[in-house]
Amino acid sequence: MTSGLDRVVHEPARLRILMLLSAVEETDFKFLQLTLGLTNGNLSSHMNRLEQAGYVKILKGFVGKVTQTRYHLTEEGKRALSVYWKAIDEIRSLSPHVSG
Amino acid sequence: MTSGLDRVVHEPARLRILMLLSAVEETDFKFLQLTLGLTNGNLSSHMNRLEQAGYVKILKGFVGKVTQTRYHLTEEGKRALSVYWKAIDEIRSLSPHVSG
DNA sequence: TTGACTAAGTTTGTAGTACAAACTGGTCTG
DNA sequence: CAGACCAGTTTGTACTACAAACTTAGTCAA
Repeated sequence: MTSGLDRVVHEPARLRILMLLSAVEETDFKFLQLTLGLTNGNLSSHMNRLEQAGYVKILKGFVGKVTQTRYHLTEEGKRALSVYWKAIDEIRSLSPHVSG
Repeated sequence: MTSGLDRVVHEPARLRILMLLSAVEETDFKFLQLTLGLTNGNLSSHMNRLEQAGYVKILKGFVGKVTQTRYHLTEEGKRALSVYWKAIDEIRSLSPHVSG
């Protein structure tokens, strides 16, 4: 009856973040920002949301003397992605025609 | 750089509405409501949004003496769906691993 | 006919949220 | 030290999905 789409994952910026993370397993703030073209503030809040959901682990450290924040996709995050794509496929199959 | 996901289409309720419409071409308020399990108000505003976007045509008429509202997917709506699924595929291909 | 009830939507109010602008805490340069 | 620059965070706002309340019209009962 309902869509079954996890809103945390469904948000376009976060979906792209998660897909990138699922490809590289771990990365840092700057890479995500440049790759996805998000503003600092926007990216920061999305990452917090993902952490709260348990989909991402935030790792704060240093490169030399400069702080660096790294992100790691959790198992729960991987599962959430997998579930998400299944839900998308289900919706997509509502119509045999479109899809191209 | 950006996600390329049309927000009008991306909203889960509307995505399901559009997919249903793309399967049946035309339908009425009650059918959509029962099939998708949305409240009157919610469905009504989604349909207005879809009309404003030009994706759906709203046709008001009667069945006997009772008003009935029918909805018709426009060509523009079909195109929007097609574009949407392409954008989804692009995001999905960001990671070769997941997707299952 | 008048009042209660139902049908088919629409309008309104609110809670939640994506986003960018402004800020913070630190380093580096002259 | 002053000021520029990094790497991110916090704050304010404009938008919007949703359900509750309302509207408009028909049907039945007495």
